[in-house]
Amino acid sequence: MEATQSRWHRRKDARPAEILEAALTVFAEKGFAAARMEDISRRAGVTKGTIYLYFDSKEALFKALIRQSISPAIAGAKEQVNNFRGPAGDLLRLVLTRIGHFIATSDRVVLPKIIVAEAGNFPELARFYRNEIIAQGLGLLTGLIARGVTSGEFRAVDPGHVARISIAPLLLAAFWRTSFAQFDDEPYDHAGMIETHIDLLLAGLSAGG
Amino acid sequence: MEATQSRWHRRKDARPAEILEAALTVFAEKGFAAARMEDISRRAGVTKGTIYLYFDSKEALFKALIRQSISPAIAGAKEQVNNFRGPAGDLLRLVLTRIGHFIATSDRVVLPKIIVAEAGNFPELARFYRNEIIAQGLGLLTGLIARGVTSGEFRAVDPGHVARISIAPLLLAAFWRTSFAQFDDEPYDHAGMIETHIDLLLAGLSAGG
Amino acid sequence: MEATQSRWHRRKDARPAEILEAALTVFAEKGFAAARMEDISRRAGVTKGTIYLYFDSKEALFKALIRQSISPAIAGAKEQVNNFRGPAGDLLRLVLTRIGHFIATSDRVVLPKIIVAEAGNFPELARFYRNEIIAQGLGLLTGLIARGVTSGEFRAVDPGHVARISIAPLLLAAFWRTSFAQFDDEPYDHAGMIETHIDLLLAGLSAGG
Amino acid sequence: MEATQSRWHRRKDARPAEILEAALTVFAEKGFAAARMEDISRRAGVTKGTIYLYFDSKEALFKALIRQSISPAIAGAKEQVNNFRGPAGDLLRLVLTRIGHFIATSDRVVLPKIIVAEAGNFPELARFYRNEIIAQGLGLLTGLIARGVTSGEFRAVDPGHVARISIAPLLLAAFWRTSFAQFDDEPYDHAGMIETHIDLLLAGLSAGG
DNA sequence: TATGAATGAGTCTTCATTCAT
DNA sequence: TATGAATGAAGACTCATTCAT
Repeated sequence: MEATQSRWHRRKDARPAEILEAALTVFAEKGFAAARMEDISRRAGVTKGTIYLYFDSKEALFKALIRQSISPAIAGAKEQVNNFRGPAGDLLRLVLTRIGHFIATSDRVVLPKIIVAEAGNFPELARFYRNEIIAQGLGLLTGLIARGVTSGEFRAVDPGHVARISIAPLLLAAFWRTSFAQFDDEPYDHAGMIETHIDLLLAGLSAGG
Repeated sequence: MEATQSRWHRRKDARPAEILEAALTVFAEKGFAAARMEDISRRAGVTKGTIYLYFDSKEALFKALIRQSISPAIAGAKEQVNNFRGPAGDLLRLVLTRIGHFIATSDRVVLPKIIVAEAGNFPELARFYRNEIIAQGLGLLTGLIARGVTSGEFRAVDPGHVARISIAPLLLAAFWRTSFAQFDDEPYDHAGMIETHIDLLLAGLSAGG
Repeated sequence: MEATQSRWHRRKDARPAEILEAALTVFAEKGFAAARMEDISRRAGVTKGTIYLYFDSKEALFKALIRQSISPAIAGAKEQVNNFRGPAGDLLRLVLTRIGHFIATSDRVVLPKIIVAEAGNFPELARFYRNEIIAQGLGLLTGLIARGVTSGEFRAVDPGHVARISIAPLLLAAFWRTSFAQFDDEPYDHAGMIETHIDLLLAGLSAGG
Repeated sequence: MEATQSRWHRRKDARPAEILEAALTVFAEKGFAAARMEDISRRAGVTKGTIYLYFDSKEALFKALIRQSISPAIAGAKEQVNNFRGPAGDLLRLVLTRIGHFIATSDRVVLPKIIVAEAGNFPELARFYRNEIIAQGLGLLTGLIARGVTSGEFRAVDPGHVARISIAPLLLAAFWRTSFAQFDDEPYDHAGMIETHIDLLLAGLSAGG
């Protein structure tokens, strides 16, 4: 009796997260318009009506998904960057490796694809994502690289450009995993690619280059 | 254009291309599901029914769009690569600059976004794109880099990985243009970023690195 | 030159009949609503627009078809009945055999099916058919049978009822030919059935019965 | 009926039958193509969408209608025939009277018309109807008549032919009721016609004829 | 809190009809 | 007279949303 009740209660509290989890998967696979509320609800183990107890509409569900799915990773990286004492090159390697691991393993990897795909239909969401998430992430990397340039560890490059260059192969891996990986005969070695990328990047950045 | 006074244009030959052009824009902006045939037809300067004189269905229109929008750029690059005599580094710079120019100026730049967004709903199209277009493009770059490695001009890197690393910032620029550029206060200098990318990449690849 | 012109002219005169002929077939097969003007035009060897040179609309074409497709057979039968001198039984046999032959061979046999099927959508046409064609046909038979009753050759039956009974198996054959005959493993012997029908009917009608 | 105050009836069990009933009426009046789903739904007291909760498509609804509308009458007649002990003539009179009553009173009487009208558009349904329903019905009558012939009660006729002759006036009455009866100034006496038919038929069949 | 039958606005698609050629 | 590209009204069907239970 007690157990059942407590499970019931836990359930009630967990519902929104379960629904968002299901929504992430379905939106990633179908896109916003083609995703059916029925699909999401079934995947979340509830019925259609239940979703509306927690979210006002399909659009509200989508927006909640985007808004809640972001900060943690960024926050962690930010902390790592701020606390690090040592060469900028080592830190860059650390950060990129960490993001690469995230992209290789997390199911949040589908978010960039969702955002890009729906930027036209949800411009305010795209703007939010661009101005909050992307700006933060790029800002972090840009600062890191600027630090290396200032210290003379890196050549005199544009830190903003290099921030994007640094992240590009990782994002490519994310898109690949969410769009084309299903057709790979054998899984592509994203980790190896990212390692190569970091090596090349740091070699290219090194002052003596 | 001159016959605007009448509704009866009679443009059988030009119609399909006009419709595909309109479809490219609308599908890129809305995605497949959210695009309305009426929007496409209006943009093409015809009415709904006219599209169906040339394409069997919305899906057929979409597939035709993907299938016809591809080869030319690849073909041009392939020719360039095969005809080039000189250092692999120079050729790599040439090819990437060329693709960068294409991405900065062509309206075909939206295609990758469309494909990625609809990979879940049109897997056979994603497979086709992956196996034909992407495989060709990556193959071209991979061969080019392998040539540089073999000749000793480049360090001993995995050419497949480096091919992806080379193209990643360009694709990132394409996604940015089609998704977030509308929110830039001032246009981002993609060309400068790409130049920086090429410089870093070649520096990183150079045997002495 | 001359031949071509004359053929052209003959063509022009023949168009309406050709179109009606095609319409008869298509309407019979598909029904009014499911019949496409394009199908009719193609079968008639012209294009869609041409039909509208001769008929105002699909509905006008349909009505013209019904109205022109009727009288000849009835007129012939009427003449036969009026000119016949001899026992009513012989005449009845003659008339039913003649109609049976018509049903077995003419492509006009599809008309009853068309009328019955579209009675709900074209009530004024159904009324016209009922009041003109059917009334005439039944009137002819009714008179014939009444003659036999009056003369004492037939038993005292209701001539109106017997008129319908006489014609029923022939109509059944018509419906069968236009709806189910395509599924017969071997063609059903409608002629034999009609002969049996006439024999039974006359035996039943004969005064001594 | 009592819960008319609300739109939310919740009648899952009754719905399919209600919809089929409405479909029978509308399809009979308009034919398949001209029948609008909205008409059917309105007549069933629901909205368009509700039909699709129970039937996949207009075509599926139509087919379900045909397939479920059939056996009962046949089954009843079959039982009657098999259980009867007595002269074949009496049994024939009984069966035809029974079918005549059905035709005069049941709203299922429209089915033959629907089938005949749509045989061209739904050949597999026409084949099904022909091979199952009609074959059974004719088989029943054929057997009955053959029994009478064998016993010497009837003349040596072809039982298959006579089965069709027996049923023809009844079908004619069915077609009349569903197509032309609306234009009758006074209702035609189908029952009297059928009685006359039976009398004539049995008189014609009687061995001494 | 959860259900799922019912709703109805929104879209794709068809095809009778028009009219410049 | 004949063509057939183009039109646009009409109708099948989907699915986000509601609400009685």
